Amino acid sequence: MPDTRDVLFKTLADPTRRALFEQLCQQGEQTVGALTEQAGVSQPAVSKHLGVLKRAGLVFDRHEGRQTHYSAQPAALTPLLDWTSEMKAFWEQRFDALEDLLKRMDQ
Amino acid sequence: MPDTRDVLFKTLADPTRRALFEQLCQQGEQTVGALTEQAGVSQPAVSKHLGVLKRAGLVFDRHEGRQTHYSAQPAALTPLLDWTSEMKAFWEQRFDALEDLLKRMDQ
DNA sequence: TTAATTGATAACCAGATAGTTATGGATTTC
DNA sequence: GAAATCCATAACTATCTGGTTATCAATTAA
Repeated sequence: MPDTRDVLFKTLADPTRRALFEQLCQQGEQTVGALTEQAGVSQPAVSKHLGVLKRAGLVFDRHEGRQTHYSAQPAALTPLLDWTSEMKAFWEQRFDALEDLLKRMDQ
Repeated sequence: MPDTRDVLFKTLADPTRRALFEQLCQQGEQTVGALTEQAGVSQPAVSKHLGVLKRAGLVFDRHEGRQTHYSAQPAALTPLLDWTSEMKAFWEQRFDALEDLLKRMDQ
């Protein structure tokens, strides 16, 4: 899923959205109202951001009466971890190869 | 540096830019021309993306005659790893706290 | 049943962004 | 020295994006 990756990166690129996600990771389940108080933007803006986070799989929602409770799903961050590890691995692999080459040249 | 984080996320949010970085991680140092062949966009577009990557600390450049060689600096990904780990940690911490609570209630 | 609250959606707008072509400076090649 | 190559920058444009206000459906409270 390279598309999943793209969605994830794009979703987390916005600071307001990242702050909402951080809030949910730290404080646990929160209503839209509670999140709006903290967010510094209007309630519709918060709702839109939560929609984006939800489509990225980063949050869950749970309806209870007229309120909606959101909670974080940090497991969805895994592809991001994978990607960064992959990049570092590629780089180190080439580094090791170079080291080997130099070692052989040294003999 | 929360600002560093933001720059990092924003920089990697673009797929063309991410592809350039991946290319550099995998293949090592490359000239702008070589990168342009692979990129699927014009040379000026590639140059601009490389500029953004450079300002984010994700790549280095080295001038040699009329060519510019770029190389990846995957160590710059660290803040990203840190952030994701932090988020997972927050979440697990709350999870553990909940578990403790349930355990105490069970007695 | 009427009024108030909660959150989602619609419609709109300003600014950011990623692409393009044109061009120019620096270097190498002929 | 003239021509060609390499890359960066400038100028412009279309699209995306994040914000706003207005509104509406659903639920709860009076």
